[in-house]
Amino acid sequence: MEENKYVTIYDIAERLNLATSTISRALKDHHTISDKTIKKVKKTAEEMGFVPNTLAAGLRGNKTRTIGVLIPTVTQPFLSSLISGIEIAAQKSDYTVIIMQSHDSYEEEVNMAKSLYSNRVSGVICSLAMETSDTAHFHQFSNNNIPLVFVDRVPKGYNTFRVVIDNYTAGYKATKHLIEQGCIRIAHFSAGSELGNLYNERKRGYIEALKDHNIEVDEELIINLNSVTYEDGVKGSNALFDLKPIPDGLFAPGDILAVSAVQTAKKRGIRVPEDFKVIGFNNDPISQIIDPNISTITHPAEKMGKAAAEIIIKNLKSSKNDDAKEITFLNTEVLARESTQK
Amino acid sequence: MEENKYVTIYDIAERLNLATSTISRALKDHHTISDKTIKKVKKTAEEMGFVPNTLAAGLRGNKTRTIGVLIPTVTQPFLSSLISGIEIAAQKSDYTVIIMQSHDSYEEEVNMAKSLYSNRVSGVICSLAMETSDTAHFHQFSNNNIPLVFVDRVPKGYNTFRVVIDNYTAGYKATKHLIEQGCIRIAHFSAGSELGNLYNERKRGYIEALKDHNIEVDEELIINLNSVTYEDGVKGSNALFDLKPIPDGLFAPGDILAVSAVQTAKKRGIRVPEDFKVIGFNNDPISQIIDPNISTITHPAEKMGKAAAEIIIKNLKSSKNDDAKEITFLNTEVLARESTQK
DNA sequence: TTCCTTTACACAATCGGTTGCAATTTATTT
DNA sequence: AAATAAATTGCAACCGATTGTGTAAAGGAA
Repeated sequence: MEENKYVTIYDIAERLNLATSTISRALKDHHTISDKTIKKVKKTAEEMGFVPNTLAAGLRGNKTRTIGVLIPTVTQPFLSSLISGIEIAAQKSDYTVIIMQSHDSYEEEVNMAKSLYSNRVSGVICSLAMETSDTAHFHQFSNNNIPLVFVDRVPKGYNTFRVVIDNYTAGYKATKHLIEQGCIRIAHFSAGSELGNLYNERKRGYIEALKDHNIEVDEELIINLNSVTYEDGVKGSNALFDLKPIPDGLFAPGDILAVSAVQTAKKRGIRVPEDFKVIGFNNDPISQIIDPNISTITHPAEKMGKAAAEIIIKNLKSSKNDDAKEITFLNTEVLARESTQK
Repeated sequence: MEENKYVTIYDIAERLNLATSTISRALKDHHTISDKTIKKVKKTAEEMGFVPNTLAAGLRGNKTRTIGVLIPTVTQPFLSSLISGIEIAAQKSDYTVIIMQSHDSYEEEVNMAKSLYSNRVSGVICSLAMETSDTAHFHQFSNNNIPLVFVDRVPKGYNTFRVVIDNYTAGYKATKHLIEQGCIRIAHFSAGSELGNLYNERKRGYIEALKDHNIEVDEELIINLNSVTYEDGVKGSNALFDLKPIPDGLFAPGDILAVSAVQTAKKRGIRVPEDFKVIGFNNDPISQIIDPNISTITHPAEKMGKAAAEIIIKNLKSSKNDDAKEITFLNTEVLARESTQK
């Protein structure tokens, strides 16, 4: 009960009159150690409350079995699901996950990248901060052969692994769904362009879908938001509902925005989906709770996390440094719910 | 661009013809090193792209400036806000945060505690897993003088730091609010008792408030849920609405439960708040978005995180091992919104 | 019995900062 | 100028696990 000191393999070695090398090998079932010794060592280690010092092992071997995750925030449902997926894959292969939040700040992202590097993580999974517009701070990983996987919000023109959805196609599908439900005057919220230009892609899909269905693109119906928050969503929605006539559909590239549109519509006496149909993006929990619940595009967050972690683990195993970093595309689907019902 | 090797203080020392000890000290502005040397060393370090190896420093000094956070999940709004608070405080004092999720599993909690210990974290902040009913796996921290702070869901009868709200008082306040709004037949959702018995406390507050206002406690109105999920909330709500007469108020010890009650009520044609008033707990984002928006009890998540981290940092600084571990109580308030309007 | 192959374990260097103490240089005092 | 104090910097051990290499003992074949 009153130990107050870390137990090391030296302590075990002394107790058993063995060399530390034997202890170390015995603990990991090395084939040159006899079963009898292995059993004895493990038992003693257990008794003495031995817990290996990860730092020492990491320092010596220069590998920590740790995956660093650098994301804007853990509070977004999409990102917490992403983490969940990463953890599942990591745990399976006995990796530890360490999470850092950039809070969408470039400066913090730079610092945390350095911190991860300083901690000698074995691999890095990152979704870029909104502010980030250059990726120099990631070169330290690439240069040192540390697998780097970008997820969701990925940089352009940087040869690393990427796990993404096809935002263009997803935007296309969402818009097409609205058209199929009878909309002909479809609005869209777009968001400031940044390095990981997923909103631009969704917008591109929206425009293409309109064109393919012979609907003229009306710039008036494309509202550029400063951020994808509820507040800005309300502003955008009010702008839409001030138009005459109001649009009969909206593709919001985020569920929070879709929610804000639904609520604003309600407040102004506009019926959803009768007068105004809405489709969101992400399949956030809230989209199924709100009334009417909201059609959306699935965003396979957990799968993406799993895929990203697996890429890292795979690359760590076979340390072949093949220079072609693949891009993994995951599928999205339309989830038709009440908010787009005919 | 093509380095492919970690730069160490040895490399800097060689380049400048100085001893590694001088480099090490210069980099942290040790007073025995001249300003000239410090400047020179820092400049060279920068040029060479030196990043200190945290593992080596941690191994030698047996302190890592890392706070381990062990919580059920990052997806709950309360917990992600908690993390946010921890990070703010940690960053201020230049600590790194590493987050692990127990997913409310006892087994995982035990493993991750070991992992944190193995990583030689400087301190630990923990909110217990639902399943956890003994705390032996935390003794390794207490025994080795590693500050341990429990937050929100804390164990009983274990002398460690604790940061909590007064769940009893909060439950009392919530119930009292319903009474003041005219309710006389007030239901309550309670949840399985576990080690960190916050639901029991809230229930105790509920009962006391009723008694103090001369309302008889009706066991029929206290529904014991298996979990605090939306699904179980729906089940509980239906059970309530099957009663004759239905209750006129509900104190749900979680906003998700409150939301489920509101939705279920709507579906059954019961008007909120006219026929049925609801107050939740936590002030989750969803509580303000749902229609009608839901009265709730604030849960100062970020403050709690900040307080917890500060306790650790303070204790690490002054390594006085005072045996009395204080309990920090943070305040809660009723947030009256539409769902409890008269 | 002798030689060779396994089997089982020990030795010691290593990873990269940190730090107590010694050593050297420079500044100050008498 | 000599002596003492102060300012700098170097030396080397240390943290704890890992691993290539060396060695002794045990088993088998000739």
